[in-house]
Amino acid sequence: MKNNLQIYNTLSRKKETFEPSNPPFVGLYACGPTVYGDAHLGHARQAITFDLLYRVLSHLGYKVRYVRNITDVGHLENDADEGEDKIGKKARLEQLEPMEVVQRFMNAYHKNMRELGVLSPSIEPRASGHIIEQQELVTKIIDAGYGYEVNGSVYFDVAKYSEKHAYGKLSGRKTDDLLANTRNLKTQSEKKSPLDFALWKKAGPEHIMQWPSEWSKGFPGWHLECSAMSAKYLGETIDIHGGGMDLLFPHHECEIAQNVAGYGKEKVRYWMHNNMITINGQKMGRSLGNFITLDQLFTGDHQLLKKSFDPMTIRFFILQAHYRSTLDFSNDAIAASEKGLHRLHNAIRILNKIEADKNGVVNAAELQEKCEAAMKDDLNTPLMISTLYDGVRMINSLHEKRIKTDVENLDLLKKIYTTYVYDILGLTPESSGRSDSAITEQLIGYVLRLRQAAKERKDYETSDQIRDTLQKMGVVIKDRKDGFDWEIG
RNA sequence: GGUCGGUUUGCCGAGUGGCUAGGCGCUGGUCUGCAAAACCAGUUACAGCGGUUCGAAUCCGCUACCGACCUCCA
Repeated sequence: MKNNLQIYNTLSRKKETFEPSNPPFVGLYACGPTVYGDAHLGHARQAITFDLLYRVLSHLGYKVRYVRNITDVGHLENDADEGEDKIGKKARLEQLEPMEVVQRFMNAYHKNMRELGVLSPSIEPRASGHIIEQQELVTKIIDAGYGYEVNGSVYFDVAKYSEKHAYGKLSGRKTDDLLANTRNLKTQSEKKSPLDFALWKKAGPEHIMQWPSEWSKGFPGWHLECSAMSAKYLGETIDIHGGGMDLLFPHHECEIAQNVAGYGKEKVRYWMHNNMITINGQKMGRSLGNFITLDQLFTGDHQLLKKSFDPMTIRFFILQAHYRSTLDFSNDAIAASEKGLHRLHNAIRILNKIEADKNGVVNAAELQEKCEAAMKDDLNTPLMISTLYDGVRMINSLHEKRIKTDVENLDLLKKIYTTYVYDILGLTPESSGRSDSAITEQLIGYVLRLRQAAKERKDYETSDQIRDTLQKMGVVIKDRKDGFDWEIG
């Protein structure tokens, strides 16, 4: 299968032609959220980026197994392997079971993803459900000589690993530099070196979530889950691994080390990283407290928001920038996307009303080629969208009969917009934004007031016509002495 | 401090050597009983300095500024 899909590989720092190891099958893994808070704009970008990739690969005919994990244990608060578990802390603060916290925010995450048109992954594994697999990997790493146990905790020996392997090759770091820049932790560390990271941590009494193991009652290190779960579901070497750029170091670097040490194989063939969303030029992040959650965007309930925005507007806003560029949030920028998206959808609506003419002149094939080329060039959605706007101008000109199209080109145009706007970009058609039933309610009330007015001026022809027409629609009118009532029966 | 990336027209944002990206805004126009909407057209910028080249936003060097990672973060 020759598709010429170019993707930027963080490992080589250049675009490469994508060739899966076992076509037509593709294994795709993307790091999902740690579910201890509401999803924000940054989570949306990560999810939409890899949703887009999933859709593109499927469009190109690949059979994709897309694994996106949920981190529900092992992700510590701060300072290398010394802090409190994020979810455990939230549970303690709110007096909930950790799994209640997980369930609540996982449900919220799923709801947000559905709203954004993000397809469900093929498999969505959770760290807490793969403790055995993670322990097995720890054992493998110890057996290979790259892990050591201290007081019931197990750490990865980065110095040992660096003798034969390049720790830091993904993020472009050298262990010497890392060592020179490591802060001296005040606390006495069990680790041989500050660069070493936890594979298994012995749980203190404050840790609610803990599991038995041959080393101690404890919990897995954060980096471990992605290594173990990706290997379980996608094999020891996977085609594409993605995530946010902020995970590059240390998370992905550690994943590589764990896999190479444990399985003796290179972990990932293509690494892909989406860039951050900024706000006032600064990264939007939980730790900086400058984030806007997706629910806040959808409701407008945030002091920085001038109005609410539809989920599809957010999706379009994100897709209007390339996934490897930073994207700056502002009310004006999203409002611009909102209007632009409306114009795009409007053109698609118009497209279905256009009639073909034998003497057509439009060239839809060129449009299609451009869209396909942009898509295959490292998912260049902004370029693809600009091409779709060239088509919008074409559609409007057809609508106003300034130019004509034959039936072949008309059909191709329809196919282009269905394929690229709906299937690939995942921008589902606009809804009115209000519930249909609310509008129906108001509409019937309005029509009946017109009928009432007709009756009052004794225009019974009109009033009877309205009554009969509504009755045929199933609306039963109940005239009363002082007005009217109705129901849909 | 180390590593990496960025600086594009009023705003957002593509673009790796010659050919107007695009969206929003703005200006003009078409349509319209009025208004709105819609549509069309115009709007030619690439941080600064130097270099390579017939030709640079695009390649090289220096300077300035901004950011990410180096501790949790999509």
